[in-house]
Amino acid sequence: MDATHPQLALDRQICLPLYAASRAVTRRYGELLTEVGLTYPQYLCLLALWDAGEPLAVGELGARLHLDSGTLTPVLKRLQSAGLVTRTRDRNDERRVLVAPTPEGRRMRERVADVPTRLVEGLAMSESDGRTLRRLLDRLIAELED
Amino acid sequence: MDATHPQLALDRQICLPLYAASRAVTRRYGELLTEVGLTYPQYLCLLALWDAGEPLAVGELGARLHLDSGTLTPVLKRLQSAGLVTRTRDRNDERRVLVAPTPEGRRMRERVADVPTRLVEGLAMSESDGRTLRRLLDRLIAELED
DNA sequence: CGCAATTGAATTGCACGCAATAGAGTTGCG
DNA sequence: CGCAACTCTATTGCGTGCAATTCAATTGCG
Repeated sequence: MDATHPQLALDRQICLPLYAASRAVTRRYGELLTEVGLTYPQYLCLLALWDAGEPLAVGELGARLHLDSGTLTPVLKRLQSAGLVTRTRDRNDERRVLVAPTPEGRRMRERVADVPTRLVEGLAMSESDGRTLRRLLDRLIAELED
Repeated sequence: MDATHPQLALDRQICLPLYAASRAVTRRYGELLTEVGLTYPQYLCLLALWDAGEPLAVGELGARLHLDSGTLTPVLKRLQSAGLVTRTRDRNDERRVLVAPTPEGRRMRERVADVPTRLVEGLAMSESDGRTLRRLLDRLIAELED
């Protein structure tokens, strides 16, 4: 490899480890989640809904997950087909669609409760490293989504 | 949100910021790369090929980018259609397909030389934070790809 | 040497991501 | 009130990612 444009050297890129690590984590989650029939984005949607404790509009869900309706609509339709969430027009604002977990969607919470734990086991990442990583990633997100 | 299974709280997940940051970076690269007609994975393939300085088999490229042939084959075909790389059976091992940049593929290096710089500008990430981030991500990748 | 096991790439099928656009509903301003 | 501007979700089109499978080429073992 030649010496011009050293900023193009593969081992100088931050973007590649970020991209590879994100996919590695998603892949590992995927392996654990197929056991209960979920994909990773579907799991994230449920996490956000459980967390909220009340129905969320598609846009509110998207704000929490940094995803838009183009991505969420088909994911939510699949969750609906699986009987895990309901999608209802907001009677107070017919533009909005409210998403809420069904009873079966709430039961799923128990079924995936051990997934984050199983994933973190086997990672040699300390509590402190985890906080550092989060802080750096959150800053990156904030700076890129202005 | 209820207090059971605190490990399922959305703001406790490392995976979500990792996923969101990776997509934010990829999206930003995508914006800069459309100017020259490249996608982010296509750009990564070219980076790896320029870096290697010699033809790479699909598998070797995949090892560098952590991608498999199922993903790479269509990406490489599009790069070939765009006239940026050649794909040739290895005469010494007909199972392998060697990928190499064309002259136009090499010229592309000049055209994207400012892309990483433009992306890093506007990020308030210090040299030291960048190294920390890389180290943590590389460890994560190593532990998940065993 | 002969052939079963292995390797490398391509193919298939499915689920994202995301830009761009469409289309329905709501708001705010004159 | 009327309607243009805006908001929210859905749709479209394209390019990944990835597991599973297929197919051809090579290797290694008896």
